[in-house]
Amino acid sequence: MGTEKMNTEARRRQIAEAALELIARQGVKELRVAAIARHIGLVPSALYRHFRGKDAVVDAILELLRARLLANVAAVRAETDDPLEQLRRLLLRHVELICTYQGILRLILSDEIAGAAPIRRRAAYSVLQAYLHEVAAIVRSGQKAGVIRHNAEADTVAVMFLGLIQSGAILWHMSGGLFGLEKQARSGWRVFRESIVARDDGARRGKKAAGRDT
Amino acid sequence: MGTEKMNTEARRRQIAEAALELIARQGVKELRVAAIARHIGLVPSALYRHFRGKDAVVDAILELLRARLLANVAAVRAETDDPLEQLRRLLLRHVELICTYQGILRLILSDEIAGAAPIRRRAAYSVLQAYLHEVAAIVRSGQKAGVIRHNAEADTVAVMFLGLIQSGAILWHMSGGLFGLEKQARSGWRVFRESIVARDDGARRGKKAAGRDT
DNA sequence: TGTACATCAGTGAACGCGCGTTCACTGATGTAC
DNA sequence: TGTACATCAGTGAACGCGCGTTCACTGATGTAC
Repeated sequence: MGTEKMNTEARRRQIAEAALELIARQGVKELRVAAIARHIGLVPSALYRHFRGKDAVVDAILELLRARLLANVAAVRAETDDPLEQLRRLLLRHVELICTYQGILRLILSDEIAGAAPIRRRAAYSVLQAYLHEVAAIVRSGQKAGVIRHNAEADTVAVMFLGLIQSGAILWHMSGGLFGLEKQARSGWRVFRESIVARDDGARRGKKAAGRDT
Repeated sequence: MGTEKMNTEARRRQIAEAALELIARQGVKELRVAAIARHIGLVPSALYRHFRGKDAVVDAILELLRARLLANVAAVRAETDDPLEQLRRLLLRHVELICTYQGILRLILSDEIAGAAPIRRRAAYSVLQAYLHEVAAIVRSGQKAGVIRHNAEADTVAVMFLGLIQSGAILWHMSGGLFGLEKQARSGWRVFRESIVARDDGARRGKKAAGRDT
């Protein structure tokens, strides 16, 4: 109807963002090409002028997600130099991201991605890996600075870090917001911190205790 | 055809188990009433003799899952009396469960459950909560026995425990089995253990350090 | 112990809905001369 | 600067597929007399 034309590049961005917002507000189930199109005042078929198909839109969402995750890392790096504090802030930002875009976790595990062709899964995997890589880098910088234990393997810690809110996020999601995600994040952080912080105020016990039950 | 009759109770169990196995082997996408029925030599419509619809089958799967999770708890309790060792073994069993029934995690976050009516989500939530409740009980018994720190809140620790493999499981899933889940579980456990173990071999530092950044 | 009837699991055809995708078109925008 | 043509975003109708579900039926199993 009265929809004015836009060049493809601008539309692509607009469509991807609309799709992400749709997921955020309504969940994966509502991610239909008809819904996406309607959301920006287009007719479903118009979407095919800019994307090969629904799959391509999902790819665009993944890229948006990658950008958001890495932006969080960049932000906490700018805010403080203390690696432990960087991790703590990143955790809170991550929780906020998950709360805002509830459904993102579901998208990643949905048929659109996890149940799709290997190429698609690889794309999602690479996004997660890029994020983990940055987290691990923070951990390593903490080890270098002597505030994080050396015997806590950085990659392992990064995955744990991710898991710290992931299970909470799922519970939060299932409970319909009842489960106190932010509280879990805060108290989880305290416990987590304890597991990686360097104990320079005592004997070098960390190493011995950690190797005890391999 | 030559399919012999069975009473409903037996069929119900058979159908639920077939559905679970289907998810295990092929993922949520393959969870179609046609596929389930074919898997046990029935015609799709026959399934409606025993279940009100597909939703009811999903409910049955959830119950099966609850049983498997609680069975793991019971098993580790029988194997050892040491709470820390119980947790470690439970973790390994959990990893095994997830590897065997890959797709269970996806089922929980799929449209069939997470995207469904609140009643359905509550059912899944209650399964997870029951499991978490048992894990927290183990943690508390560890605190009572003095092998787990008292200032690590049991419920928080339980959620962390769940998250310890959950993020790993997702990575494992996305990478198509490439990501070393069991290795992650083992090294993750070492770090996690460090965060909850009571430090009776030094001063009572744990309390002070943990409260530092609330 | 045999006959008659009710119950109930299994069948197969068909329906219907949701949804992604296609296609011939229209009308606006930008460009060459 | 105006005209003619190519390009391209947006339209709406229609298609087609997958899949859950319904329904009238058949034939076996179990039970009452």
